[in-house]
Amino acid sequence: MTDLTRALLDAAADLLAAHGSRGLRMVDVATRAGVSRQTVYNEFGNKETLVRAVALDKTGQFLAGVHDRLTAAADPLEGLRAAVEFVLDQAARDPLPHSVFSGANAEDMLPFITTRGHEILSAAAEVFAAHVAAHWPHVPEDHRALVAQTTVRLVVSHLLTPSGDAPAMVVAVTRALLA
Amino acid sequence: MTDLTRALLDAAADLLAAHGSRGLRMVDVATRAGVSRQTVYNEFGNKETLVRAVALDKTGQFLAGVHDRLTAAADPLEGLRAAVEFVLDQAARDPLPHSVFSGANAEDMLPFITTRGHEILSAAAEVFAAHVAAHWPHVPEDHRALVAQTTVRLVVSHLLTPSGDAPAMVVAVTRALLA
DNA sequence: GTCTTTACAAAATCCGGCTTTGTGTAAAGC
DNA sequence: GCTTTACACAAAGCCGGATTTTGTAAAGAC
Repeated sequence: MTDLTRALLDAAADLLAAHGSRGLRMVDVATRAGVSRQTVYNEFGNKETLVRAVALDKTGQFLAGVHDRLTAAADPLEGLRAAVEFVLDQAARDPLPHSVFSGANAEDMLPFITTRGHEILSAAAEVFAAHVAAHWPHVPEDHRALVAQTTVRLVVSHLLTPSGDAPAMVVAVTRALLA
Repeated sequence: MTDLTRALLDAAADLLAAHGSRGLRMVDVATRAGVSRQTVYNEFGNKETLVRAVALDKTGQFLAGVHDRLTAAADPLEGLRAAVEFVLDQAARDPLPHSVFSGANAEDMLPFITTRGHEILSAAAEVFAAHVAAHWPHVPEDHRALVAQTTVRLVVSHLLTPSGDAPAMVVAVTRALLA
């Protein structure tokens, strides 16, 4: 990824968080990134593609962070706990996800993780499935898929409607599934 | 509940499914229920209250159906499977939930089970927690709450983003948690 | 007593037409 | 590879007035 692409994605993400996808203007993205409007069109053909690219990029950032936490910890379940905590924490801190989950920009961005959420869901499940495969090699492949998908679904559920100590709950469920 | 209230809730539910909460007109609710507009105002003070009453009523119908399936089956896990199947099935059949989950009317109704979904979530969890308490008396209270909430969250997750055999997956997870 | 009819003020929505803004494409230049 | 300039077209905003809808109230009917 070029520096330009990076700058455009970041600019678009900020503006998206502030004004929603409806109020996003290409010229503002260009100005904020310090380039001309046409450069934005050279990079992403149109607005819809740009918005989708931002969503994909943000997802990638989350999954990278998750992967880091999963592999950094000595105990694999502690790694999961740290990863879940990271996701919840980041979703509250990062302006774009926060604007979505707080309901401010929910109307046009929620579908990305609910209705049209299959891509994100399966991408996240794949990351965690690899972690399971690495540390619980005795778990058969189909059960591994069930565990991974369940864990991801629970995390997303806690993003949408938080309650109590989410990391602890998710870890408790995942541990039980792996026992 | 009086027959009138019932008729008004049904009429409003139909119109809500067809036109969304934005396009719902009180006079149409009245006409469809065969009463005057003022009767609607006598029953529910305003539109917002009416819409919320419909959501609450629909939730009640779901929970009643769930309760029936849970208690009807001989095997408690089979009861759960039937209940989950009922929820998924009904959500696809009943016009109002279907219009929400299919994305047609998602924008203004989705928050009822995502952002502002705590009431529905905890009500559903309570129903299932009672089932757990009845059939797995050895499970301690705090773990019972975890199992119930997890099961409900998974079902809601499958409502929003379906994948594979949801009832089987939910039952597999719940069984593992109760083992 | 419950529902209907009628009436009414205030707010929201709709409209037609006009203006402004924003999108998307293209070509020439540095 | 990015910028500047230019342009056609679509979308969105504005506006003043008509219309609809909401919410409240009182009087009447079954």
